[in-house]
Amino acid sequence: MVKELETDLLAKGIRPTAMRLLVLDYLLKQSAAVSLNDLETYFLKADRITLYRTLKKFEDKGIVHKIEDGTSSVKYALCPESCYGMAYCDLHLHFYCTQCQNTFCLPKTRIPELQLPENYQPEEISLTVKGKCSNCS
Amino acid sequence: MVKELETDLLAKGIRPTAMRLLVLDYLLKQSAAVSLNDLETYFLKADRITLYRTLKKFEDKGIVHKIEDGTSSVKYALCPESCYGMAYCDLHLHFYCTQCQNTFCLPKTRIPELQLPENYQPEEISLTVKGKCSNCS
DNA sequence: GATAAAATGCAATGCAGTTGCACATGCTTA
DNA sequence: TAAGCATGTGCAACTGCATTGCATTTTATC
Repeated sequence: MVKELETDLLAKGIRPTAMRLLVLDYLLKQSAAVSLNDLETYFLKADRITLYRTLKKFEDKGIVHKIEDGTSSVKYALCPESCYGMAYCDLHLHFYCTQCQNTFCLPKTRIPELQLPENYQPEEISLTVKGKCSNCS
Repeated sequence: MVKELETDLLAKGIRPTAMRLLVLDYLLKQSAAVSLNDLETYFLKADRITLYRTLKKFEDKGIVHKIEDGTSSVKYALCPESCYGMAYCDLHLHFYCTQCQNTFCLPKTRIPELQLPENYQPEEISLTVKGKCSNCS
């Protein structure tokens, strides 16, 4: 099991340190996006900065993607397997539940085609929906 | 002219103080969304906190709406005339130009219908596109 | 003009993200 | 296996921005 995580990290060019394996394992078990604070709360013994840099590294290497859901804190979620170079990640939306305050990736909900005004050239799209998630509605 | 701005503010239940009239006048002249920092830079003599509270008040009363464009600073833009109770404002998208770093409201570009997974109930939608605006492309 | 309510200005706080630096750990090569 | 280098970690401190408390000033009302 841990072996698998190790090879996952190595495959992305990330040294599989103890902390990183723990964080990756944790991320794999979450259904909602994770903030730095969540990590801090879960890994009480770990250093905040290390967790911060772990997320940064994961983002850099394309293991997780950043989500700005309109709350004060940035969140991260594992990229879907098929996510290469963020191109795919840009195409799904994020759902922030106003009740349980979780943020969910909805990779199966693609962002529909947009008709921008003339000469506006899109490079990246971010779509966040607020409301009640399936557990809370 | 100032008289008009005054009645605008009064109509929304906002006392038309000198500062507020100046800020409103400034907002009316902008094509891009405005951050607190922009206001500070423009009104050198004014107090940062006052400007902050002015924007808050305007937002409260439905004169401007808040825009989180993914940059570190929150921006504000005047609501279109037809904007009542944010319902309308939720339906248009915001465009952040990576070159001139301005954020534009595109009220004429409506957000297409979304097909959310079962039991997800949307209340608010935020759609931000990054790319090159019509001036920079 | 007197009074109460609201706005303003200053100081200070809080929070999340970020950086610098010293130390520890892991990897590579001789 | 030991030496040496690159990388990761932990602590402290800083930054930028949002926000609040409080005393003072301004505005609306009578």
